[in-house]
Amino acid sequence: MLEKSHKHITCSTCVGRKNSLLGSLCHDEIDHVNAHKACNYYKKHQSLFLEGSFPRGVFCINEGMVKIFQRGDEGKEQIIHIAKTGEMVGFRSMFSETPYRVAAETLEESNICFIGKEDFLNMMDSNPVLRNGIIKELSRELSDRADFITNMAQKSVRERLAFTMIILLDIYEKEPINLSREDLANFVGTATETLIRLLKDFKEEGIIEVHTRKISVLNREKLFAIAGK
Amino acid sequence: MLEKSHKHITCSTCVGRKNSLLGSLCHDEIDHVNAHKACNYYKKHQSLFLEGSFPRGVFCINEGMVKIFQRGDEGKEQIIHIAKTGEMVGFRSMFSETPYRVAAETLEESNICFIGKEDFLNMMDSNPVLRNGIIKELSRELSDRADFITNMAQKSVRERLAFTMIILLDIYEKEPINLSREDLANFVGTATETLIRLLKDFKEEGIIEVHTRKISVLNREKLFAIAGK
DNA sequence: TTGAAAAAATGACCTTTATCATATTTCAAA
DNA sequence: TTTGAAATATGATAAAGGTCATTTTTTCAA
Repeated sequence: MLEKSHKHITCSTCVGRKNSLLGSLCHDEIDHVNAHKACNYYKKHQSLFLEGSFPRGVFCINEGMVKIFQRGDEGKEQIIHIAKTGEMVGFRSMFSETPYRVAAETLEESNICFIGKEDFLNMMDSNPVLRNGIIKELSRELSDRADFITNMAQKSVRERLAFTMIILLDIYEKEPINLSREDLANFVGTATETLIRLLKDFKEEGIIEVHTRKISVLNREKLFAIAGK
Repeated sequence: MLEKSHKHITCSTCVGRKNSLLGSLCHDEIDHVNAHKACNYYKKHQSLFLEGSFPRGVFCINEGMVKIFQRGDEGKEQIIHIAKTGEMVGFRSMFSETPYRVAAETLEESNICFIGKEDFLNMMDSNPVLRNGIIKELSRELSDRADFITNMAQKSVRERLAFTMIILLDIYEKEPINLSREDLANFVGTATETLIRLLKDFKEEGIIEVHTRKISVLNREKLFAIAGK
């Protein structure tokens, strides 16, 4: 259980920050951010921002997990990305100065800080390491999304499920994957029923183990083989 | 017909540059680029770079059209983007300092200039307008790719074809769309045969007009309606 | 602890779209 | 102009996966 009170999270001791885009900040910069940011506790399924709204800053995940998704025509969600501890969320649309085209919502209870647009852009102007880190990150994500598109276009749902589970292994690390069947289907890009049937196949093939909603991967190699990597 | 000799294209008078990311360059910068870049004539179906190779700089399209694509497992291409006059190609992987994950190839004869990595990165360091333009561009493309993914996941091939033709309208402007059926299928993310059948439907519905390989859109509104925009 | 609602699971069915085979047209080189 | 190859087109068929209906399980609040 996370601390539910709105107590301040100190940037200088934030575990997530070390390996994040803000890892390059000097003492002064950290102190400045620390003084100007806002900290918030989010419960499960709480929204950070909605499609169509205007970015006012960036979110730093101190602890927790956030899904980034788009709602299609019939309201069906397509999950584009799952961000976790140490990641920053919401800066893409901020740069392009357009309304969000994706929405963000916690998948579990989370502590998330918020840095205002002005502060963040000023930091970027004065800190080349941060700046280059962001450009690198944006470029990396563009490549990932190209892969995502090609997968979506050319692979079967079974292959895509394997691919998605590999991504989720990276996100959940040692923990079992803990996503609703619907979210999982919306990440893979399929119907929930189809997803459930495929999970059953994977279970029968000894690739995964399921405890109610939690999924543990028993055989990574098979997963890679199916995903075609 | 384009000039086939390898004659130098002068940046200061380049029509494409005006509205491009390099539009912000001052005289000195333009002169520097102009002195250090290489100009090349590419014929149709010539490769700019391949997946797996390392970026050595960026390509500026002075005149022509380039497809950016990935090859899936069975060699089937997925077109991610089509770049035209004034656009820059190949800087994403350059920033992330990783091998290209996409390939680039001309769709028609083109004049394309090349700016070395060093030169380009130096310019970025000293020119905040260029830098911000690039960040903005990367962010904009990330949003576009999120849309692309959601479309791919949730829409029928017919809807996606309409969506793709809207994008192509923007690219070809007044000109009729001039892509092989295979490239078109690889952009929509479908089999060539399926694409051909759908084109026939569109033709019968009076949405498009076809002269051998050239496609003219007669009814934009219907296209938008089908794409669900 | 229980009851209602949400989530997960299963079955039947049907549509979409891929695949394979083959025919026809277009294009470019000889 | 001819001719062979590539591109386009069409038909038949099959498989993948979506949809809808229904059941079972899980969750959570009263």
